Amino acid sequence: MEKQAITIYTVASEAHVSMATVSRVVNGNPNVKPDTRKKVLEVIKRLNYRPNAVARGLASKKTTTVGVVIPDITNDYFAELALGIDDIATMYKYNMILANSDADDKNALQVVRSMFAKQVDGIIFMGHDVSDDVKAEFESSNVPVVVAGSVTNDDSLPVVRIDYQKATQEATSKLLKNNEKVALIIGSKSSTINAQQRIPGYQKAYEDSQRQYDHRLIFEAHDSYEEGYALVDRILKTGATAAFLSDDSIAAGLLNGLHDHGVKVPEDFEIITGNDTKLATITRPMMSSITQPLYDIGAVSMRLLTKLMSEDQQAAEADAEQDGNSNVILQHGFVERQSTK
Amino acid sequence: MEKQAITIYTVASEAHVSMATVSRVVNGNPNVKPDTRKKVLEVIKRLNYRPNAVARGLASKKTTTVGVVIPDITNDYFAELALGIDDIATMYKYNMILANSDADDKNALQVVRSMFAKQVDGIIFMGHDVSDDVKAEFESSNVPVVVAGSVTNDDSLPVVRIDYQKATQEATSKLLKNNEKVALIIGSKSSTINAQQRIPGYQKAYEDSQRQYDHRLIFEAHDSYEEGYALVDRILKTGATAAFLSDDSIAAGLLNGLHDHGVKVPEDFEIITGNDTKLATITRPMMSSITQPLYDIGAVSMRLLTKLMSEDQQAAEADAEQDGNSNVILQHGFVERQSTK
DNA sequence: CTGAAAGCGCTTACAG
DNA sequence: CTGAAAGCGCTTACAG
Repeated sequence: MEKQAITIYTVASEAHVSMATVSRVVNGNPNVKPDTRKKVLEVIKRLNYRPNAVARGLASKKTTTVGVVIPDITNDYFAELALGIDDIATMYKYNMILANSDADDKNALQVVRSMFAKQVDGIIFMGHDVSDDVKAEFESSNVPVVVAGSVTNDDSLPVVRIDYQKATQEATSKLLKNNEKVALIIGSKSSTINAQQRIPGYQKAYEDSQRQYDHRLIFEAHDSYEEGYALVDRILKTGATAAFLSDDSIAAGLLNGLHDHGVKVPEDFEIITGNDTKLATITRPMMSSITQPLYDIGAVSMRLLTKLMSEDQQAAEADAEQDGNSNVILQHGFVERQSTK
Repeated sequence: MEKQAITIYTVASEAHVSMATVSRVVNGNPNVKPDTRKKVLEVIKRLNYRPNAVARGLASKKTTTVGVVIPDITNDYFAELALGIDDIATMYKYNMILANSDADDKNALQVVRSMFAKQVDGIIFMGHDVSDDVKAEFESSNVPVVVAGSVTNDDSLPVVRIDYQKATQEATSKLLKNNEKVALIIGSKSSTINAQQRIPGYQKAYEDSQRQYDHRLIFEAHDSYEEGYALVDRILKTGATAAFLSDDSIAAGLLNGLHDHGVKVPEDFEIITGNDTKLATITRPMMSSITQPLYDIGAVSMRLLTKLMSEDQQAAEADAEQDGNSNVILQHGFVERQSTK
């Protein structure tokens, strides 16, 4: 017994109106006589008619679906952003196609391609830097893309983020007060966010304190607890007595690793972490941290995207798009907890 | 300058074949002469033709998209499951529409409705219990649904999970060895997973040890660190000296709360947590835990769903569907760490 | 192995 | 305020 799908055609004939009229009431078009509307609404209700979004998407060229590429859904930082994105998306009646890129360029490309194939109306890109292939995909499409919570090598893309340079500078400066050698622990040194923001911020802090920074104090690590934990020996060997870490998982790993090596935090080693996810308060000692409006970064990104998507619709060919500065920099802060003196 | 979309029609005319033939080569249909295939493939490449998945979805009634409802994307437990789901989905060329339900029935209903409107081929439902409305949605659709990582009040739904009753029983029994009063901390007492699995398991453990359980030792809490932290006083007041908690965030909260109240874990209070997410190893002391194959629960759910989706296609009306037992129970275990003696 | 044609379920000008 | 008709970009029998 195949359930016979009831379509706009069924409704139209039951209500003795045209499909166009049914379409109008479904879409809230005001140009419908109240009586007609009422009649149609009744039939819709009686038949429990549900518009087919796929058909609508094909006809209207709008899918009310956005693509969200996330490096790792199990990383609290990105998960918080995703929560903000989802809330706003839902508010605007958008669905989100979420796909993990594993921070891998090959995956990211596949993911983006498949999102375009599905005709998403926009994309939120979380991740550091974009491969040439992905950049090409973005450029050859008319679909707006916004970068959330990072800064990439593609500066034609609008981005919502904090001032990573300043944040890094501030954290490093704080640490420099009580310590001669402050380590910086980040992802890839060559990624844009690190090369152009965090490392310069780190250097500036050294300059501010009239000291020369030592590049050997800059460590690369993937965003995982284990890598942080494994870093202990190498960091200690440099004589560093403090560290700023861009990722909370790594920071938690380092913190616990230090403890297990008998190094006391903050007495013998100070730590400031970068994202203030819940991890920061779960560790003992709790970690002092740069604070970020994580949820808001996601929410603002999605809001910006909705704006771009509707402009896209109107402006269409008005390629004026002086896309000068659709970038938005949110405020960050600092919270002192137990991992600093 | 609207970019002129290039469609299957463009390819067909450039290659001097019919759209049907282009469709065949795109879909890997073997009934195409090698020469023809080659010619078409060349044109596709030259034009950089990308099939429109929306049109395909409308015509074929398959969207290669699945809906995933998740109570809270920022909860490590669900995020780990989602990772497994996404990996397998990607492997099978499915995209996933991910939506947070906030563990709220109203939201879940909206979310599910909008997934059906988007014509998803299947749904993975994470969450405890399903409202009547949602159940009705599920039943009135032909779309297969699988429940991942819980057990719900709708036992017509296939589910992938562990044996929560046994796990709870084992954990409680362990704790009962050194403690007279062992608390059980769960979500809602009336949810199916708790009423039919965890509470009975808890009681059995008491029976096994020839003791009478005290229902006042069963606490309800939402899955958050803060609630766990706030629970300390109430739990201590009962005289309990140990607890099994179903959620790691709550457990971490309790653990830290205990510490801040000067109660030593495990010396004065033993803790076993339920999900073995990364939190369990980040806290100090690290938490002993029931272990679960989190990623696999997600992966197996998705695999099961793909199976159901293709059966659905074939069986179609063969409603035989003795849906006897598509349930799959994965193995759990236990890992001793530092929160137990 | 290949093509012509209908159809998927909507929306969108266009007329009136 | 309403309807007839074309069209969105594919797939799917059906014929041959």
